[in-house]
Amino acid sequence: MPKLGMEPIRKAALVKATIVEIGRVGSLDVTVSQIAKRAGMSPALAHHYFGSKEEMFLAAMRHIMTLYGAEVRGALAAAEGPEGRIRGILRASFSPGNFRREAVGAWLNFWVLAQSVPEAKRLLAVYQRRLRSNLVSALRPIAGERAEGIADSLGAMIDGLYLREVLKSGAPDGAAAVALALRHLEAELVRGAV
Amino acid sequence: MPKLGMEPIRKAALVKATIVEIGRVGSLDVTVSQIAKRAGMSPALAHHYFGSKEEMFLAAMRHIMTLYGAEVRGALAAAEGPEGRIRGILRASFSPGNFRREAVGAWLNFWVLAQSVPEAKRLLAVYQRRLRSNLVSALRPIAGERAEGIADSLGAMIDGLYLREVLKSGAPDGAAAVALALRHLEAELVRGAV
DNA sequence: TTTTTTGTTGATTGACGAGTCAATAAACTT
DNA sequence: AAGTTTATTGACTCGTCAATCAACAAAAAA
Repeated sequence: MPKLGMEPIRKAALVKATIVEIGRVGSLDVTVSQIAKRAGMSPALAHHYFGSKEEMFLAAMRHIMTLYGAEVRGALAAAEGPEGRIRGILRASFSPGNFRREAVGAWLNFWVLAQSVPEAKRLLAVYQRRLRSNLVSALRPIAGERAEGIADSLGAMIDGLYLREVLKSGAPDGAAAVALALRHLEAELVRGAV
Repeated sequence: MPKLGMEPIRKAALVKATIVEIGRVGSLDVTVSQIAKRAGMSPALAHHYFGSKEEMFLAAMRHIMTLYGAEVRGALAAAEGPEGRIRGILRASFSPGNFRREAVGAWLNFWVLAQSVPEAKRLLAVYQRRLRSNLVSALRPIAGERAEGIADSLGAMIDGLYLREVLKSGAPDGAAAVALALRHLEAELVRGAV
């Protein structure tokens, strides 16, 4: 049976299964068995490839952040002008791929993980820095020295909207979230122009 | 040894210890033993009074929300005019009592708890509704029909600022958080006046 | 004073779960 | 063909932990 080159396939399956299970259970209290089962293999194999449950969690976190990062990069590349770039970041943040129950639930739990696992904290900090720097550089041309402050409030708002999504029942509404964030941005810009 | 009327004392001690331990560990992975030890009693006694760990968590959550609610009510009673009331709500939200590491860490974990424990979800929903209704009624006189939208974005921002506080190292800075939220509010109001 | 209620804990149960290990098998190398 | 590497799992170890129980102590009630 053993086909060679299974490692990347298995790892990918485990990462995906980890995210799904965390989203389904709603916490990090998922067993390696559950994850392995969903990924279609034995728990022992999961340990074989990742060494520990914590490593699986971190790999899942990296995966989600990689997806998000790629989407943001794509949006930035396609955007025209500073405002277009901000709109791109926001749309990417609340795109169907990122702003779905599973992923949002996973984010929330990664936040918790970051409180006790330094590597998780580091990863989250990287994400925050990147988001901030993207926002600041897009805001600079239209908001000048107020760019930093606006980036901070926009960033907090994005996180807050994610948080609230977790509690809501019903399908996620990315468009509404983008609209709210954009309205906030517009308000800040108008204020600055006064 | 048995002094009568211990129940409320023991329960209060356990609730406090639960919050401290959750904050310290940074997750809901605290054992009843840890909590009981910090509260100065045996694990068995903790079970005796609360029946289960989940009940302890819920009691801790209710406690934090009660404290927060009381502070908001106090601020509202003392506030003058609509803007004063909003400022009061914000100041209460980021007051040293509520906006401290322990409490913020506990909030984050309650959010996670809400994903799997219906009663926790209910409690959190109550909090959100109350916050929203407080904000809307304070905003109505100065923002008219835009009150709801502004309340939503302000609410998301408050939650987002809490979330970010968790990651930050260093002492919490409630004043900065209030300032950010107020700036946002002001921006929205100015925009409305245009 | 007997009985009941309240407080309290050490010891135990029973379940569960992370991680290990030994064994099997198929491919690939030499 | 012999040896090595990769894939895979069932069975097991070891630890932990929520919850229960039996027992003891002291106050209150009868």
